[in-house]
Amino acid sequence: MIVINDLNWVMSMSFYTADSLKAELHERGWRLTPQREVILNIFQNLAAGKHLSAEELCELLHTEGHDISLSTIYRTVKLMARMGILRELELAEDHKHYEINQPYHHHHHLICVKCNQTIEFKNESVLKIGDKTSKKEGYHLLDCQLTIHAVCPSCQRSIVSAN
Amino acid sequence: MIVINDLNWVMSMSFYTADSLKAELHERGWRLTPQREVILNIFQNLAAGKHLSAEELCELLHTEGHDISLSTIYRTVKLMARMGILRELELAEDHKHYEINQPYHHHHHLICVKCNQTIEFKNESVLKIGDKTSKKEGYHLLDCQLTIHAVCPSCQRSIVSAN
DNA sequence: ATTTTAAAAGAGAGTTATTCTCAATAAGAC
DNA sequence: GTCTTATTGAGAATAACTCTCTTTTAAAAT
Ligand SMILES: [Zn+2]
Ligand SMILES: [Zn+2]
Ligand SMILES: [Zn+2]
Ligand SMILES: [Zn+2]
Repeated sequence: MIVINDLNWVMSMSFYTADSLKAELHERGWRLTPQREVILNIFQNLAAGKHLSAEELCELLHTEGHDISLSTIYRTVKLMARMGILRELELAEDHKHYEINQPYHHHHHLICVKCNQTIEFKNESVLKIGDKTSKKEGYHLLDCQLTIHAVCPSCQRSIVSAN
Repeated sequence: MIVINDLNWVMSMSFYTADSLKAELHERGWRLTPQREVILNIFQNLAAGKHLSAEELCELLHTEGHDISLSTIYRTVKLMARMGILRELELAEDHKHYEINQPYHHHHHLICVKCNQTIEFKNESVLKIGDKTSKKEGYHLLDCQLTIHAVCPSCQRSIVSAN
């Protein structure tokens, strides 16, 4: 496990195996299914900084020979986000993206509000703020994201209509 | 104008009047309409920390005697968000909220992923990180939001089904 | 192993926030 | 006042996501 600073949130973000996933699911009276295991594996093996929408995940699963229904995909990513295994990202588009929630991959997003081009960046102090704030309120921290809305250099030059 | 630290982003976040809005619109070849002026006024006069969805804004406008169509409302808040006048918030529900984008009101959100209860908090260093990051990439900063996803104390006690 | 039970998957219908289309209107330039 | 074209309003269209219900199956009980 990778430890950054002294945040015990980071300590709890372990690398998930089928067994540890199973244990966490059972803790809540839920079950480990082949679908959940496959989806977890996809996210574990995704390149750093890569995120998937539900549709993209469905296609990727299909190319790897796993036919998991869209219903199950939507349910599973939502479930894993609520467990703190995945991060649910709002990248200023009309749909959500998901990525694994682990210290090594933890980063933030700078988004152009006009063309949606996204740049990822790391910042350690964001973690500290999130940890301190949630602790203070008695919340159990799952994820914290700094999202910067801005206009990229090329969009600063272009003028488009208001509609 | 309120100045926090030495961020020139904050310097550019002025209090909008009908005239300054008109000037910024004209700069881009757009027009100041009564609808846009009324909507700006609503957000200027909103209590600190209050945010509105498109539907809520529509109702509020109606009670004040302004019948502005939902189409125009959606277009206007999106426009003002892209201009940096409003902040577009994703509060983990199925719709967006908007609030004025001014230093005095600037804050962040701690959201329970289970019940969506939201706590607002302020943090000055987030502004600095957003300013530094966007500057470095040549982006023109509009807004930066720290969103913390967590489980609130009461939801930590309840166990619900996965579906 | 076999049975039992309820969680989960799959299929497809349903929901709804948001966007799109287009005719009518009006802001702003001259 | 006239002209140009951005904007409005009404409603249709879109599409991400959720819900419903039947079937399947994980995993506990026997
Ligand atoms: Zn990312
Ligand atoms: Zn851009
Ligand atoms: Zn707020
Ligand atoms: Zn809660």
